[in-house]
Amino acid sequence: MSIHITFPDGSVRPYEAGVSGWDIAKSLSEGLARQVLAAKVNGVVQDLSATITTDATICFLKWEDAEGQNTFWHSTAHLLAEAVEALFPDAQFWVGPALEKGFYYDIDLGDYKLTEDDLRKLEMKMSALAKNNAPFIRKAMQKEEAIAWFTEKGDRYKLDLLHGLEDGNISFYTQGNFTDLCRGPHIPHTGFIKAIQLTSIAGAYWKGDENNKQLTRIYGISFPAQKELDEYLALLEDAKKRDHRKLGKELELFAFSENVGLGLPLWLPKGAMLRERLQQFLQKAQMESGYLPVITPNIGHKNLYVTSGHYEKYGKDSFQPIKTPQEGEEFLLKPMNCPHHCEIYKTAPRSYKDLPLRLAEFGTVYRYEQHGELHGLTRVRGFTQDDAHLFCMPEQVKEEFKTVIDLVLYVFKSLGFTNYTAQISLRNKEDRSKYIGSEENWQRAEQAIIEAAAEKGLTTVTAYGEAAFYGPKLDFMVKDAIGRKWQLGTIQVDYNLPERFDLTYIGEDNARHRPVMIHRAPFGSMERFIAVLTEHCAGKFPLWLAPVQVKLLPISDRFLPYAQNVLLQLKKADIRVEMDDRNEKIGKKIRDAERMKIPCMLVIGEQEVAEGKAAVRRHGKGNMGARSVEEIIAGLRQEVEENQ
RNA sequence: GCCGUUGUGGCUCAGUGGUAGAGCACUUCCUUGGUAAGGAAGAGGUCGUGAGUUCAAUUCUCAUCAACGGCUCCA
Repeated sequence: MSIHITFPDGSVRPYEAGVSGWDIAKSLSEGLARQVLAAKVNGVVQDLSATITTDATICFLKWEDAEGQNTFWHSTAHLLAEAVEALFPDAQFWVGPALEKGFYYDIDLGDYKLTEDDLRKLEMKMSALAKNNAPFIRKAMQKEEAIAWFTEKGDRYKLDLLHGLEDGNISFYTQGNFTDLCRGPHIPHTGFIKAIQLTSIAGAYWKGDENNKQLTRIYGISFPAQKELDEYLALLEDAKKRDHRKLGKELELFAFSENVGLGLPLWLPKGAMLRERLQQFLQKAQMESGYLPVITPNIGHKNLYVTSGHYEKYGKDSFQPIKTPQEGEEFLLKPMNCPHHCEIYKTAPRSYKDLPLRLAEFGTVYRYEQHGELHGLTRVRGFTQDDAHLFCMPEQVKEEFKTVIDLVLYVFKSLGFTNYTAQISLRNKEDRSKYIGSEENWQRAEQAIIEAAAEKGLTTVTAYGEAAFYGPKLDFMVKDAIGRKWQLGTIQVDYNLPERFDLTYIGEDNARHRPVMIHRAPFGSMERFIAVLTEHCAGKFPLWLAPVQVKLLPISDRFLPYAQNVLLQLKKADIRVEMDDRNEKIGKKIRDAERMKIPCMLVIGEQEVAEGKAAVRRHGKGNMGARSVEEIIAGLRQEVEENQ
């Protein structure tokens, strides 16, 4: 019997039923057959050796395809397991999936502690095994048979895995001496794997539960050619240079001190300047959108958080209350601004005419983060939220929510973030024990978010289990230099706190009604935002944000008096300017200013003094020629206004 | 909190069972130099902290603290 295979370009060719993907690839070209890793048949990725019995569309996956890489790395994980089993016969295996970049395998090595040396040995073993060109052979198995196989092997992890699988849907893969329970698919044989690097060892709780045993996780990456591994390593090097922790030190933005405490950043003058520019930028936008600034204290009575529900939820695992010496009254370091803002709402009777009431505060909060979680400025124990709470009538929620989306997108656009993900964070589907509030309110809130996002045309992903304990969120996620994802902006609908604080407003009908609260923070936290922004622009902040916008570079101290004069003029024009009056050559001064990524340098020498000018040099661009000081000021001002 | 790695002057890093070195930065002097490092001299560290082994520890062992890579967590 003959079947019709449709190719991506739309062409159709006849084949015998039962033909394999590989046969088809070979029929097209030998070159293709040498490169192809897997086949996507009717949209499903499968082994090349799998046969095709009916009409189908086919697409060959090569290294260049994301799904091809995925398969490649998954197969490498099996190769790793084979090497581990060869070197550590008692090892028991859990799972070994592919990642966005690379793969890992979780392994129980008993009490053995894996070392870096072991990784090198494993790499060598893997390379040796790969050279055997061992095919990945699939074998379907009955559940009973599979259980018997692993029981005999004494493999409790795989048995656990098996129990969750449906009979009739179980397959094994064997390459060389290693057989693993696996859904597949895999690349044709190990010979494709030419370059391997095992990158790190880590502990990982079995099934991600910290009550379970910790397995040894081996991370690695592999490529079809050494050249590509080298390129990848070079890319990693480059990413390291953008790391905000490194740049923060180099550009003197922030620092940490053990004497101050873990996760408590110290903002240095340059970092503080940057942060203030950002705050002013947002404050301006918020004033235009009808926000009202408020200020609340850094501590609050424990009862405030008992009322809000935060105490019950986080009290034990957070900084413990501080007490007044006489009365023994308990106060908490402010972990959230919302309860304070609720109290501000309650200071006066509110009419529907007052709503929406938008209270904004750059509020500094303190949260006890686990030691191992602290990370530069992205995860700290004291940070400042660009927080605001919008109190509105239920019928205003969606409109208000949409306005906030606009604000967040405006912020992102102004700062050059184009590569973000909008994530609708909803409750965990199975486990609802950690959430508070009525089912009805949750559904209304979820509905409001989903609709608002859709009406704004946002492309969103939905993440279950990522909601806050009191309500669903719309989170804006951005990746850092090393590819880690961070939540920046967030918008949350909250029906819960207004109830807990018994917030009301008088409606048109002269009756009391319950307002709805929207929490929102476009930056999220100033700390995290600046971290991600720093990595995003590799420390080259735009002129309007740069802590030092202009550096004056007099060629010799003969020109200092003139340069002093220029310095004064620029300062009077509100330009953030410094002068390098060191006894150094101009080349050295330029080098240092360039390394500090200062956007604009003004070189002043004999020529400039004579003409009443300064020679403009822009960061990374070189000499732009001499201009009068007035002209320079006007140009800088214009650039600041245009880009802000 | 858990697993693993690391911890040497302000920064980046070398090094040794017999109480330490380089480059940059810093200070002083010389130099007054035109678009990414001018020269010389000098100062600066009880080698994260505590205990143990040893005649002797920065070097070995243990503990502890912190940073880093993960896991778990994240109002």
